[in-house]
Amino acid sequence: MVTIKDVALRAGVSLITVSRVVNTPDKVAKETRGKVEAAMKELGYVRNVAAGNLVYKRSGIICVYASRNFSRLDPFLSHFLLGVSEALGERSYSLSLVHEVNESQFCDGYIFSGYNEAEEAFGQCLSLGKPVALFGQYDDAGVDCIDTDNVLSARKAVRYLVENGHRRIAVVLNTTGADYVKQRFEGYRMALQEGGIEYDSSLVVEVDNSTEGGREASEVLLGRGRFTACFLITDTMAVGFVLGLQAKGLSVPDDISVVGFDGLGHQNLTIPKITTVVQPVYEISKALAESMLGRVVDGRKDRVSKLVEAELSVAGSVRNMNTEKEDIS
Amino acid sequence: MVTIKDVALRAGVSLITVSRVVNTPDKVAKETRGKVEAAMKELGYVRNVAAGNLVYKRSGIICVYASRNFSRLDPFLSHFLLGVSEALGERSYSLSLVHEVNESQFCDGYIFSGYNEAEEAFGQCLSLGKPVALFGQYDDAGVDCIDTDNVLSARKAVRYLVENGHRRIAVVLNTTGADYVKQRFEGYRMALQEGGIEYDSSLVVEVDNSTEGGREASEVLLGRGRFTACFLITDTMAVGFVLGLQAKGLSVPDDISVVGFDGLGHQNLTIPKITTVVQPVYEISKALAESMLGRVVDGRKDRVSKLVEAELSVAGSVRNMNTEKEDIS
DNA sequence: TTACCATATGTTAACGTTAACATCGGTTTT
DNA sequence: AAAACCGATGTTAACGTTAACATATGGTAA
Repeated sequence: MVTIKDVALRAGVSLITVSRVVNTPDKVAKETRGKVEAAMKELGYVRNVAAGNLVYKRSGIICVYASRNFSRLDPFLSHFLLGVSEALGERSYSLSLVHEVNESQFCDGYIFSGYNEAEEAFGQCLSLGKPVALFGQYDDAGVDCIDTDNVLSARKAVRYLVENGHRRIAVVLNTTGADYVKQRFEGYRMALQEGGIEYDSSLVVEVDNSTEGGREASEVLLGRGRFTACFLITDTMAVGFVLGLQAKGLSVPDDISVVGFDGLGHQNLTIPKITTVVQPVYEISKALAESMLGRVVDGRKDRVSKLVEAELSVAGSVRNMNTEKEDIS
Repeated sequence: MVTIKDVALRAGVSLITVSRVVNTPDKVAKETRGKVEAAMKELGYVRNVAAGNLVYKRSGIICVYASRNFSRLDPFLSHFLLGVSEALGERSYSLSLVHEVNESQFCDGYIFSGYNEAEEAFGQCLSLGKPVALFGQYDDAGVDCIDTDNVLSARKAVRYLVENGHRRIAVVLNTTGADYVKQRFEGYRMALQEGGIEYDSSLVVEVDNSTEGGREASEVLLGRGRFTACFLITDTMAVGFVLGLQAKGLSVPDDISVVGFDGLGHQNLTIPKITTVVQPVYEISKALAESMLGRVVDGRKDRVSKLVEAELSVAGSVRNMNTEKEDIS
């Protein structure tokens, strides 16, 4: 293992000069810096992060909490971890994926991929006094929060249906009881109101958050009456919904238009692909990790609390009721 | 921050005794150990892993390589990372997710989630001289390898079709050029042979590894002639294949039976769910991480090289051609 | 000229842990 | 009864880095 001592010897300077070249290069004369950098390259010097962390009194580790049952299902976790690790890597931090919060975890802070699945762990974490960052919304001065603006994004999704001439728009919720369910439902209602469409509770269904649940929803809604479009608050359900319709011989989008929510990949599994709003999970988790490092490394004190709008991704699952009239004329 | 010094003071012993209680408890008298443990609990002692790593001359970090384009798509990465992190956590290691191999990465070894997507990085890694572990197969004494036994597992999948009375069995390959394609194809041919079924190259199709590719394959095969079952070497394609059949008004499994491969979640997105063979990704990646730690922490020298058979997961996509005759009789 | 300042570099002591060796009773061996 | 040994504990010096202070050199102001 090559140390700054070896480099210093080779370059004919002292330890600390090498350390300065690594950490505060502009405090070293250009000529000296050149010599040191050459020596580092020749010897293949790699900074010992552990030694640095010891001095800085940091662990160099951020824990990412993922609830055990949730974590295996979804492409969500991949996106989330890629974002976190991207940010951590830039500052020589590494991560530890945990399923429970433990007093004796050696880490500088916790990042949560959600609140609802993790209430208990989240509480423990707060009482530990370490910084916490959350993909979600939570009122506590010590918690950095970034979340998708579910209300606005759902409103955007449903508005897209309205703009395409749909008036009878169903909505499928799920039974997880998570905050985003209420929020996306609220967005749905706002979009209806803006479009001058009366809310009809017979067009609201609540099912399990799964493909099977989505299929079930299609049967319930088809039994209840006339609608031309449906907004499903997760793509997982939307996939099942589309399949359910197709199994009944109905066409998407010719008979029924469909819009989903999430955009993590499932929207591309059906034919046609599903129009959805895409949560920027990677970007959010990266930003969360950055704000975590801001606290831990830079000693930032102010709280991050932000909502990000999801982007509409137009695919082939929505029929434009307006153009057709134009086509005829 | 509570250190062993604080604990030692509280317990009335020396530093090293506390260290021994942490690392080699049986070398400390029972009574003393009790006192120390009590002191640790009272003070909320957490071992400083960084300090330990410094002494042990380790980084405490394992890099997990994930190719950039591949990584966002799949539930694979979630499963893989969960396995790795489970093993690492048990020995106070943390992980760093990287997209390129870098001489100046501070880590003790690299774990690769695949070879074909990462040939270049893999080569760099070998020349670095650090231990490497691979989900896949590679002939090099320095590389620990665990892989799904693709031949045997594909054979098992196709044998299941044969056992269910199918004789005209198509196969859908993909154009990735990865090793597993040839292997799974070989398993297909073995199962045919064992079943006394002649190989028919008109029942072989090669398409893009996507839902769309699977749909395409269904059209090609339907155009070519009679078959009662199809083996798709990835579930992603199998999903599209099922959808393509259903779009043509065909029933799975009544008209065509389908078996996939992977078992990472996609098999549950269609109705009916797809019968598939499940790669134990979590278990394999965990074992890879364990063998990595065996090298790095315990100094193990012998090479791990193992093939693991995937488990058949029976769902509703295969029709039993035998029972029906029995039913009639 | 002397005193002062800025810039560049060096010396020393920490960070928290563990390995290697040292010590000290008490027991076994001869 | 002396020698050797063993189990439990302690002392010291490392691991590689950085902060804080110290020194040296050259330039500028009085």
